[in-house]
Amino acid sequence: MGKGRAPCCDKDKVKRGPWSPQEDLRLITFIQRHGHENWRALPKQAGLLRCGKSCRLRWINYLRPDVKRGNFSKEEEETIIRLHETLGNKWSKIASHLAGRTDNEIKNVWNTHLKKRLAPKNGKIPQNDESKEICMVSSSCSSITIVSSPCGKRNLPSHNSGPFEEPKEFPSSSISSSNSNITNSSQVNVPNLENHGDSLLNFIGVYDWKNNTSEEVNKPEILDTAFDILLESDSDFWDMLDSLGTFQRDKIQSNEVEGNQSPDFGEEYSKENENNKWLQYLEIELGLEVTKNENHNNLSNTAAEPLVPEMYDMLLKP
DNA sequence: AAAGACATCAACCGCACTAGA
DNA sequence: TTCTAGTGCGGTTGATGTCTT
Repeated sequence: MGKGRAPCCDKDKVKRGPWSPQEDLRLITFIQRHGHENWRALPKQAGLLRCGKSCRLRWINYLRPDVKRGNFSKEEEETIIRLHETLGNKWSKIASHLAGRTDNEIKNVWNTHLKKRLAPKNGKIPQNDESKEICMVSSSCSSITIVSSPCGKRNLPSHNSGPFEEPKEFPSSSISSSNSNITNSSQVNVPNLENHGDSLLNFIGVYDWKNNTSEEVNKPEILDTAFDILLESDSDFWDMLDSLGTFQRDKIQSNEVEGNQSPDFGEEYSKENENNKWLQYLEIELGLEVTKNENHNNLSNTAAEPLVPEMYDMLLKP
């Protein structure tokens, strides 16, 4: 073979640029149902006009349920700086030390904030950053400050302990953007809604929730909706989150009682059920839910109905 | 208010690495 | 051993938002 390498896909036949919510949903749906053993084949199987690499990137950097969004805390920034001293631009290695952070995100933070910040200080990590300075430096200070310390990690109200506790440091193998433990083979572990609640907030944390104009967006509109809820009523929002934390167990149990599933079927059914719930939630938040009750609060009160594949086809067809 | 400069970050590009035939 | 396909990684780009004049 020559030096040049065949392109991974025909650029004329694949869509490029920002992902639409529909594409996001399609990708999430497919990966949750079938996993992603083969990224190259995935777009075709999922009906996406995207390059496999693009799908992989989108999943790893954005759609993965365990991806942590929002401002980098001071601790995280210091960790990055420290690791960068020893590892250099090994972003994926650095990412493996930061729970839920992706190499791309870290790279961006380094290039946009940390590098500049350190340059005038000759490589010294500032010990007493004023919050003001951090805010200037932190990209998304404007996005969510509801309960956070200045530009730091997103902190949640204390009454929400449990499901929404700040994520603990995971073993690196399970967090690295490139080694996500929900990646390989068969079906992806369904993100339970406790995690998803966290994930959702992380989504919210980083994005500009005021922007909801364009049809094609970089960010799922889930963010806007969630923020609308938040702005409408804080307590309602937190109640909803509370309910998210508990609904899963309750619903699985109630389904087991109500339904005719045999005990053998239980575990698989529960997974399927969680899966459907998560997807249903996404549908609602993405505004793709057309036939069911749109009341968000009902999420925690209604039994999960299996998603109807035809509905996806109808909704997602160009 | 408008225009230009600057900042941010998602996404793309292409090379490197690895496994399997 | 060589070749090929698939995937990972790091650098770069471009669209968009924000700030400044």
